[in-house]
Amino acid sequence: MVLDPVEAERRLEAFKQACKAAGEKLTSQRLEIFKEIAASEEHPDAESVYRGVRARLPNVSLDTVYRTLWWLTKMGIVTTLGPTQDRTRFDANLTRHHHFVCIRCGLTRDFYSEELDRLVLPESVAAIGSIERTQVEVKGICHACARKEQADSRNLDGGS
Amino acid sequence: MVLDPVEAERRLEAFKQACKAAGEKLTSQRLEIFKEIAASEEHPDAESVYRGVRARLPNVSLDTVYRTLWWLTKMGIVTTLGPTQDRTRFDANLTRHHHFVCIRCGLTRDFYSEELDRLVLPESVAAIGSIERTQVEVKGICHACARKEQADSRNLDGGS
DNA sequence: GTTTTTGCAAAGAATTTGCAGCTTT
DNA sequence: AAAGCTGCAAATTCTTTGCAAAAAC
Repeated sequence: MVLDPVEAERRLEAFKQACKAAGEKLTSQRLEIFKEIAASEEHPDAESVYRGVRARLPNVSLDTVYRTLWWLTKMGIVTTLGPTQDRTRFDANLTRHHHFVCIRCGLTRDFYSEELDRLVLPESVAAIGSIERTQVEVKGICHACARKEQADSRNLDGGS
Repeated sequence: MVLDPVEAERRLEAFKQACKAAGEKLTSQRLEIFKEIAASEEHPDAESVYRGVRARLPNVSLDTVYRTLWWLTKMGIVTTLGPTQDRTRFDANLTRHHHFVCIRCGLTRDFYSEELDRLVLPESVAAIGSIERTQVEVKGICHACARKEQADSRNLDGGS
């Protein structure tokens, strides 16, 4: 699926701004890697990005792709799909439920809501495929991680 | 988080029934591995399950845990969190959107809905942590995979 | 008894890291 | 020029697989 060029350009500009604002270096690799994901709605994995970028930068290495992808994630410019950045996790809760996922530590907690169980999906979804189940995924920061970050920032301030 | 013992027992029975119905063997390893995930709402990864099961079956091997976990998934008794069972995927779509994920091939397609953008979460969520963003995750089978499965089952029928 | 599953160990993927040289600011 | 990034290759980490022994039906 190809993206609207205007939107793609907008994303690219936002990216450059973000780099400058954060004082991060803007290399050709970073630019191409970003363009590769920004120009698509396919949510590629590292390997696919690598293949795509190689077409224009034949010398990029896979590790640079990995490093850049995580760097982009840290910058808040891309996100990862799913709850964690690593291992597969399993769910034996067969009753209807929804997930809260901590974007720091990966903690995943179920929550329940009859209202959310009754969501009505737009018709465009049926055009993609048959629907098996639907759930709401809330990403945020759990209390434990929030406390830890507050403590850390106090330490950096030097207790002013 | 510990689960209500009554619910845990109910899950256990459903599991045994499912095994019998499918003509699958019920080994002590499978039982303990299932109990390990069913008794928790923590959505553990393979390594955690392994550690937990070892307390009661000191000889289980990690590979059995992996095999059993995927077997349970195939049986429809557990699910995996996130879109795919493998690599991390990245998302550069910063505009508000939702996901359709094909449980067969992993295809992930964005879709949009102003109504879903305005979801009201239950208050219980705020008790878990601060909310960063919310999106709906629809799991189903994409048209391409549906076609393929239909073709496969026709072949098995022997063209009756 | 037969068929399947398990455990072991080794293989295979996916992802990360150390270090010297090159690019960006 | 200084600092930070990249590429290479090697190291880790996570997950899967082949095969003989063991367990379930």
